[in-house]
Amino acid sequence: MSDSPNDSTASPKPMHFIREMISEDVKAGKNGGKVVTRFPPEPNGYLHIGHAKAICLDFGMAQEFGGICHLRMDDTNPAKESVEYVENIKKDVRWLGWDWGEHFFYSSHYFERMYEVARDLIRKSNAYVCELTQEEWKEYRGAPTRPGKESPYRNRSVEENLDLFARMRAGEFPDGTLCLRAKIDMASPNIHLRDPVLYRIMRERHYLTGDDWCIYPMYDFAHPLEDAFEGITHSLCTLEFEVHRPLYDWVVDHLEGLTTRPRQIEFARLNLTYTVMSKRKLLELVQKKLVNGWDDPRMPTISGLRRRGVPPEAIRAFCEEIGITKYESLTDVALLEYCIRQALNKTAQRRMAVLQPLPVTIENAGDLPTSVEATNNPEDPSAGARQIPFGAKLFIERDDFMEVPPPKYFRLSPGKTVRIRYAGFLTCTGVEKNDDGTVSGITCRWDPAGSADQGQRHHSLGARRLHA
RNA sequence: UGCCCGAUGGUGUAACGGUAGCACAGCAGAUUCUGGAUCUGUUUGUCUAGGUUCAAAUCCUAGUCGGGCAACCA
Repeated sequence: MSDSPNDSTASPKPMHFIREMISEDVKAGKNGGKVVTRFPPEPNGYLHIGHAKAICLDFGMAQEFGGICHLRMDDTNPAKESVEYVENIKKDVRWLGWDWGEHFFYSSHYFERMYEVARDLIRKSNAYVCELTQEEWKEYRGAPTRPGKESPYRNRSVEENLDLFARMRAGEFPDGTLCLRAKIDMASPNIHLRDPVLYRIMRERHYLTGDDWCIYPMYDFAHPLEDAFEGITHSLCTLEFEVHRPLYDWVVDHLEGLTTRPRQIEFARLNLTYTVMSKRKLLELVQKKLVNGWDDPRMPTISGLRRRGVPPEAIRAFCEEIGITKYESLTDVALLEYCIRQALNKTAQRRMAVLQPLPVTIENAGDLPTSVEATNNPEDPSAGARQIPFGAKLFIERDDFMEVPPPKYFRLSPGKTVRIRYAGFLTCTGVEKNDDGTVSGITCRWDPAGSADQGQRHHSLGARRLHA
């Protein structure tokens, strides 16, 4: 991270509930006063503006409280993941201005350790191998309004469970047959506590572990373990995981020898008007070639925004501006655009272009300079200046001339004088027309120092046509 | 129908029992050199009903509305 942690003299940031919770934990000396967060994307797509909110929160909180933030690839489902995604996620996080230092991890690197934790759960009769088919399970699971019933395989002996689990790993059973379940409470009003699946059989080549495994841990089992293994103190995630928290805590509670106690805190994800934010739909746009890849400038991805010319500080400012709450909201894209303009105004070099050219012929061409000096950025003197060509044949925007001007029209019309940027004044002296009566060009007299009529002035010029 | 979460102007948020503030958007002006910029001004709000209190956006109760949860996805 580029800056030292904020102290109390730094610009005060609004006190959202997460900042408050962490602050209290630190004050109370929880986890030795340390703050360790993590950003844990699944490498199954590119990061988008919604992820930026999470990234800025995860890394931002760590920075503010003098802690660290891990970057972790949550790659427990090999069916959808790839190195391409891993590399681009790293690139995007770095581009946004965050630094994970040495703390880059893969969930898949913990597979062996997770397997041992699972065996431990079995030994303590907290997990069992279940042979119910997925169809049968639907029946056993019950419904939100109706309790479930216990699996007939729920009370096998520890030995039998250990043996079956080992054979699952060894590849003795077909995909989707047996699974390992936590033994919790089939009558719980929270469905996630009704003996959730911990491991499933899936023969799928993992982009890192290859064919080493044919069983993979489920998110609800893997995530708390990853957090615990890495010493995460504050595990920030989005609202839809709120009902998973009791299960997260259950897993953490069944771990031994923990020095830090990870805590899951949920916040509302970002929704933007007129913006598709679901990874699934973005993937579809890419696969159906409706866009030119993940970094198409029309995409709301970080890489798309980057290609569009959006500076990272604009995205960070935006994430700071939207705040953190616990209720779903729909943010107006206008706020993003405002943040982008704000950032660009300070850094972007200015150029002029004429979109709908109207030829201008200058009568007193003998006095003309061949070029004029233009400021590169009025808000940043260090950006310097540039010479732009000038001459007797110019173009102005068609909209900037009207033969018969309406009231309060402050641009060019016959007899009026207007300032042209960086290059003196033009007074319209004549109009040239096509056979059909449309204006084909105008003639003007040029004056380097005159004054414009009323407050009027205008506009850009192009001594030659440029094709952008 | 069960459980969990939430509700402040058009939008995003602040106010932590004591004057409802800020930003975006909108509107109206200003501006002889960014007219999609800048500056000034301005409209609009505590979901409802009870209760506690000298005092409620804030605490309590009920209701209403919205979101989430029944993947061997994350």
